[in-house]
Amino acid sequence: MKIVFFGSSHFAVSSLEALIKSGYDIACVVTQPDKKKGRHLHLASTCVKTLAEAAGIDVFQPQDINTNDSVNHLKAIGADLFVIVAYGQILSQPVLDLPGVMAVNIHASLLPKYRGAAPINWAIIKGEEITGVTIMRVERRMDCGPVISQKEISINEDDTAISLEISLSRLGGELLLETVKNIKNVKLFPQNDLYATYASKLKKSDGLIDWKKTAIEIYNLVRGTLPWPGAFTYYNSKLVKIYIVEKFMLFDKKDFSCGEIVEILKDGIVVVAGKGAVIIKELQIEGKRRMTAAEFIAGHKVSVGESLLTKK
RNA sequence: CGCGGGGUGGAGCAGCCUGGUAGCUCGCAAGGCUCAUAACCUUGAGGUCAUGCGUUCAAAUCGCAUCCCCGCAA
Repeated sequence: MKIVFFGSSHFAVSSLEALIKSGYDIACVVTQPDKKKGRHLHLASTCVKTLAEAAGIDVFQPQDINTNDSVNHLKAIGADLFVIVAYGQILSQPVLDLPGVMAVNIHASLLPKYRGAAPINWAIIKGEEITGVTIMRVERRMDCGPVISQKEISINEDDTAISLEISLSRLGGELLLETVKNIKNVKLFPQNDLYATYASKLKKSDGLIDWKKTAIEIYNLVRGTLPWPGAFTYYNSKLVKIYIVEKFMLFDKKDFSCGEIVEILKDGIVVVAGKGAVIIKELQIEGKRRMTAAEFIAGHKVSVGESLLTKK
């Protein structure tokens, strides 16, 4: 069984690793081209590329996977199976028709729920208690192909999008091995579009905290938007990222407005939400490093009655 | 050469513009108060003000250069 692996982000690494460790014949790894990234826009390659090179596998990084040149390059490999995990480009039908058996995709949700680019983030933001990974046959419509296998996992109270991505990534790797084993005669279960929901790619603005929302919603937003864009608010005209909060539900807010600081603890700042309050435990002001609330309080003259705002 | 913020006792910050005694909150140590305490009061230790060069009678502060950290953007 000759496999071509398509992947770019961290989520793909575990799956590729699993395939390598199990001794599958990976003829080529396709990943996004190196891009200028980071503080001084230096060239950076994807983590998948790093792993592939370490394992001595050929790497293919087309700007556009659907051009004739790209298709011919893939065709020449003569693969039986395409495994696509968080690749970052949409494959056209000519590409999908190349593998002898089929093209499969690992998606980080229990399809048909949370189709789209950011299923892990949105599952947490929406307060889901269970999510999982799905392997399906790839079809032209995004994340709509028939399901081959699925595995559930519960979302813990203290999970963030980062920790959940790691868990799901591992789970995806396990499920991939089980699925690939008898990929030639699997059953396909069509998705029911009636139950489909969409998890669009996060925008910076998705991380903006609306203090009128409930403490639980804000708590979920903080956990779900990591590592990017992160939940943020504004204090003294500066952007403040909020990394860790605790829910603080028992709170009578009648005399306060949403976003108002009502109490300063030794190691936390209590802020009123639409329902309940949250305690900020770890934060970061623009230009400064991430710090605990205790550190922040020590150096900034935070006082009760000040407010966190939704804009500068 | 993408834009910007910053490096000041152990931590987080002020002071810099308008050079002239090293400041604040916390932590730490000792003592006191207290049934008691992470609370409160008193005292104390701890700093080449990132590095180098320059300007000046005098530089944390002004100028030039270097190193390091971080946010945004992507």
